[in-house]
Order: sequence, then C-alpha cells, then structure tokens
Amino acid sequence: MKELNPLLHSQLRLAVISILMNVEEADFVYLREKTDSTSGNLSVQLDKLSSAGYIAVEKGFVGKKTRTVCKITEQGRKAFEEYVDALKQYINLK
Amino acid sequence: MKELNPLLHSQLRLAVISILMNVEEADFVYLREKTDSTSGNLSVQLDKLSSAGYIAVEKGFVGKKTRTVCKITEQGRKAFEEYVDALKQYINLK
DNA sequence: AAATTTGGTTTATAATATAAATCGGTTTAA
DNA sequence: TTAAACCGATTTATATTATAAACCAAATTT
Repeated sequence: MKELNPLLHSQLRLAVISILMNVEEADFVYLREKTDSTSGNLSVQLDKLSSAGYIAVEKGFVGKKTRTVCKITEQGRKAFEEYVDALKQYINLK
Repeated sequence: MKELNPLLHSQLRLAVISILMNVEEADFVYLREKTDSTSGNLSVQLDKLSSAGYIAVEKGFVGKKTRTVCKITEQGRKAFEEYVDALKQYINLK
C-alpha cells in the first residue's frame, strides 16, 4: 500500500491545499474563516506547507493593514495529486 | 467543511479498515503483512478501532497457536462511509 | 489617549503515532 | 531435558504532530 504523504494527511493542511487548488490565491483571513481554524494553528500549518515548497506565501499591505497571501505551487499541485492517487487505494473509489 | 473523523484519519487505521471493508475477516498476521506495520503499532491501532466499536476482535487458537481475528462492524462500515464522504469535499472528485 | 480590534507569530501543552522492549508460550536443536 | 530462537501479540517509552493559549505590533474605535 502506498504511503500517504504525512504533510498532506492532516485535516487542516489538506483543507488549505484543497482550497488553494481551486482558487488563484487566498489570504490568511479567508483561509482561517473557510477552514474554521484558529490563527495560531493556521499560521503553523502554512509555515509547514511553505517550508515544503507546497505553497508560496507573500506578505504585503492593503492600505495600512498587512495581508498574507497564499498560492499553491507546482510542487504542491503535484504532491496533492499524488496524495489523492494514493488515497484511492484506501477508499476504493469506483 | 466537514470534519474528518480522526479515528479513521490515520494511515494505519485507515488501511486496516479499508482491508476489512473488502474481506469477511482478517487475522493479526495478515493485517500486519498487508499494511507493512510493526506488531506493536498494529496492536495499538486495533485496540483503538475496537474500543470505538469499529471492529470486532476475537482471540482464538489454531492448534496451539493464538490467532486474533478482526472483522469490521456495522458501526465501522458506517463510519468509514461517512469518512469517505467527508473526504470528497477535500479531494474534489469528479 | 485608553481600550479594542485586527492580523498574525511564538510557545506551551495535549494528543498521536510509532518503535523498542517485553511477555507467555512453542518449536527446534543440542 | 533444556537452552536458544521464534511467534503472536501487548505494554511502555519516545518522538512527532496538532492545537490552543498567550502574546505582539500596528490600526481603529471610543
């Protein structure tokens, strides 16, 4: 049985990647709301995804307020697709 | 986003349940080989599945040797199906 | 200008997964 | 026989992970 990439096999990180697969980009606040997570948890998990090269994180400003924007990378896309592929072995999709 | 039942969202437990979904029953040694896990790890995870009522574990003998046989329960089946259902939200299947 | 809110990071704690050590019994080989 | 190696499995110790609590700097509100 194929292994399930542990970086993606985590509810919050998977949710983030899943969202980022379907949008051009998403900011911190949006991700926090969509995933219904705490800022601390999200921050940590974004760091992990970013360190792995699965997402790109850019910090900027909107007016005077900071804004952290995330985008999935090509590597991230690939990892996600492989993860889904491995998962199919477990959940036996028709 | 629906939550992913943490009891099933674990590589080894998911593998076990996935196997048990497709066979009438399976013994400890078979599960250990199929999942390529250690006895210790498997034993712990079977306990958790069993305590949750997701599998039924029976200890018996084959000749003089002990044999631990596992079967998925109705509850386990249901939990697995719900898990797969929730997962679909994340992996966006066509 | 104090209090509150916003966007986020750091750090402490709780939960989890995993492997190492151990156990009761069996078979094998001396 | 009996000691060594082996088998099926459990217990326990350790490493890893996830999560929330506490915190921080800047902005906004009162």
